[in-house]
Amino acid sequence: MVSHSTSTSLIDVDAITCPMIEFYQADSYTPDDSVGYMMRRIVTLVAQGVARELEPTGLTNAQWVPLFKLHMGCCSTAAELARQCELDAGSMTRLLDRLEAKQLCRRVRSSDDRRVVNLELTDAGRAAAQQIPAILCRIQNAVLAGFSVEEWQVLKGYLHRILDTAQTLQTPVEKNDQ
Amino acid sequence: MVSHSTSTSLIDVDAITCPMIEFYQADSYTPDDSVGYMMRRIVTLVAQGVARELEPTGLTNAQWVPLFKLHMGCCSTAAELARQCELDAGSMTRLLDRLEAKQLCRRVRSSDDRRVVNLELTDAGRAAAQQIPAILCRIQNAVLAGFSVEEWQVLKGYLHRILDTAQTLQTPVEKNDQ
DNA sequence: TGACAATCATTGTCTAGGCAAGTATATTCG
DNA sequence: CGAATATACTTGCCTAGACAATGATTGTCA
Repeated sequence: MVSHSTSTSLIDVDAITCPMIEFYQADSYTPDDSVGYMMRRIVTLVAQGVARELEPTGLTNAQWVPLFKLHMGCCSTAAELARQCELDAGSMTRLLDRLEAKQLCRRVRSSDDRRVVNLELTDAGRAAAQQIPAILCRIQNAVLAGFSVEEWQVLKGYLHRILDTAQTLQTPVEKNDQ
Repeated sequence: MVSHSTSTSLIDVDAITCPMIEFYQADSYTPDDSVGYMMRRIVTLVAQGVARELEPTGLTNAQWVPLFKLHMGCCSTAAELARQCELDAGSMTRLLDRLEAKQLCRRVRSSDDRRVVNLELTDAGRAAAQQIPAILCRIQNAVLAGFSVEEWQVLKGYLHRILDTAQTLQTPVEKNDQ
């Protein structure tokens, strides 16, 4: 299913493999019943909760993601970090300015490739990063209050499926060669 | 746990009415399995899809919400619009600047209360607003491809429950009087 | 080797939103 | 009535992210 209609064929693959159900219709659309609207509100509320718990560390909601990735060792340069955070390189430059101003990380110009900036956490940065997973878990466990483990797993399955579909919708063709 | 100890009672109400399940644990936390992370990515992708389809109208993702609310007649003043969009009054001022610059709405100083600015859509604004529900429905139906109606309803139920929980977490006590 | 392309980081400009201070107008209450 | 309070914007300053242009370096290939 999903069908991402990447093929150049004239046949509407969608209609064959996956008849589109009209869950929502323009003339009867109400936000409160909308999956997108509810998810958006949930994400906002969760983000606010995380921001609140993160306050003592000096980290903002925009800053903990790259800091955590650095701490995990997923990446060590600004460009790579920007890619992994799906963030503009220019935004990353300024975000790093702010992290550096807060003494949470350091920029170290690489010696073997003088274009790249290597990033290192300071002790304070490491200390802040270590608190992050506990905060994320606490908030998510809290908003899932009342759920059974089975319901949680069903929910995750739904979200995985939607995410897959949404990703194929975003990149309709791309990579047709190679 | 969590239990934010909002109540003045010494009894941990959470522990009685709802034993907290540890769905997520700090030492084994992985974003890909995380409900919050997946929802955040879905919301982002859906927003990108809406933005793309909204391009011809000249509306941005931040602008269609207030424009749509005006069109629905939910509100007619800047202050009320800001409240309904859960948006800062200052941000709303500048957002209206941009909408007005695009000739999508008009500010009309009220005569009976000279503090308030009444808002009116222009013809172009109305035309743009009319396209919104169809776009929202199209995108949401697309990302729900593969879902049965039953699954869709279960998902909505889950989201409603999470939203309710998240809202009560955000406003722990408040309104204890009145 | 030398021109060209690619990559990395930075900077400027725009939209966007939060917070705080300020102005103008209404309302309330002594 | 008049002072205090409340409400409705508005503006300035900050973080934040997107896009485009730039400079510095590295890689590629004729």
